[in-house]
Amino acid sequence: MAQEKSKQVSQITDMEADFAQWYTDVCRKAELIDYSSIKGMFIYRPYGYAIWENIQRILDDEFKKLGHENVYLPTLIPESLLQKEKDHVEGFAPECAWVTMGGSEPLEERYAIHPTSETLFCEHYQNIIHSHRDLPKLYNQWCSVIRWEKTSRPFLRHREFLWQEGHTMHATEEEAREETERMLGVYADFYENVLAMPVVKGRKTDKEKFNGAEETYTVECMMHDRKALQGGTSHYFGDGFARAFDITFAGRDNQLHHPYQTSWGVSTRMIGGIIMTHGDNSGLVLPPRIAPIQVIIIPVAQHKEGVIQANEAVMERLRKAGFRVKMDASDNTPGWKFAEYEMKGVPLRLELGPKDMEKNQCVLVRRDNGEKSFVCLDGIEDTVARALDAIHDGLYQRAKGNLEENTYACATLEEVKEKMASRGGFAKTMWCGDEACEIRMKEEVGVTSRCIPFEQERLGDTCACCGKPAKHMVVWGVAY
RNA sequence: CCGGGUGUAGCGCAGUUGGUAGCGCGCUUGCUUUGGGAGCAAGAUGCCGGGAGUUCGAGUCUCCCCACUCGGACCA
Repeated sequence: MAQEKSKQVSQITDMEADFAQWYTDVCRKAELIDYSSIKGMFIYRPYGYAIWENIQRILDDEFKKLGHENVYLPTLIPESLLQKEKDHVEGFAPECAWVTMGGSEPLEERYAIHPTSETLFCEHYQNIIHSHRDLPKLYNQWCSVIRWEKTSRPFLRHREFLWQEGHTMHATEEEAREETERMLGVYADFYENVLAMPVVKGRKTDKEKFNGAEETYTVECMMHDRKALQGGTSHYFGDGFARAFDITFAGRDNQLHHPYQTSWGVSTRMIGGIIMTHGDNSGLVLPPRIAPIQVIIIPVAQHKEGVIQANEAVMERLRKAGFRVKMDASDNTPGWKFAEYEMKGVPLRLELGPKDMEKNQCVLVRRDNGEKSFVCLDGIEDTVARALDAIHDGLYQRAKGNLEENTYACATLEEVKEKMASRGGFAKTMWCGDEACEIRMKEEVGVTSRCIPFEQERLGDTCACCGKPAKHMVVWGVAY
């Protein structure tokens, strides 16, 4: 038994021994990703891409319910266009990949491969927005973007990654601010209800906000190693870009106005978050609502008369009920299959062999807690539905426990330093609002401000760093 | 970008003072098996990360690249 066990885990490094290596092992062994010949350019393998497709499908429906329309803009941005907004270009130009040749001819102006598309959307909006009747414009784009990162890791930091970017224009500041918060809420709900991940909603400090934005909002997640992952962002731009790009509309008052703008996005980085939130030493653990395979059916003693047919019948019933189901009737032994689909994080395993057939039952095993039960084949559709919901809830509760147990209030910088060194996680402190204190926190403790949470608590009256009167409570952590 | 480690069969690795490459798993075929990574037998698989150099001869020595990996810096 001990020998068998060691054989199972030998494929993946223990997360307690080396979390980073565990993560890399899972990405490769679960066949989510492969490397290409260019640093930071990853291949999304079918199983990894299928997770993204499920995320995409669900989020896209949510966006459309709220009136957003999908568009597709060019991949290349002329340098002159990128430069129209000063803060924006300062932030992004250093990490742009540039196209300088067209065929064999040098280009007169170099083109950036889009690292984000605010400028392209603005150029287009300038052409199509003329009247208050043209507003709001609620556009979204699914695409890949390129940012020339110095270091890269699967899902967490790619030079090319997949994302969606919503870009909206509104007649009033109020409407745009509402949109910014609404979309952050869409992300937060998605994390909780689909990915089974709790988030901390809040606003970024000026130091951490998006280049060119007036306000950046974020959902922050805590990984299993207690480091922070920014799960999604929503920006309020005011009319800054609109002024820079000379976008105007005639209002009801017959005067020219600049519209107010937002953008918001999530990326394939989410998949990294899923892995590091739910995974364990046997590999990936996928939340049921985005799992490419929700139920893996494993026939036992499949050479025996009628076993395959009985398994196929169950598969067909579950498919008809709307579940994503796969049966593995390959020549591998059942034990091999158990380990394989555990590594791939399939939420529910269904075993059906001759003994079960006699009793009109099957075996169900939950991936999240290993719980095994014998269940009657009558009503298997309902049983599976309940089990998948229970797994979702179980995963969420466990992740929430991790977040809550590792978030603590600190009164002083020294206390933050001490707690961070011993257990990591999120430290909550009061803050004066001064960037100098953020820099000090980074230099002396190694943490950055994750956000100013919407749910504020009054932990004290003074800044944990400098002792001056406090303006906000801030959450600090080490970020991916 | 800075520092440490690593690139040899699909995966994990060995390869001695430089002499032309091996092991385990996997893979293929056949038979036997099948409720936690099965057994036996017979097979197939290599531009030794890439490029220059030293040498009669380089997986091995020298230099330059590239990639992976772990830290750090930077970064949405």
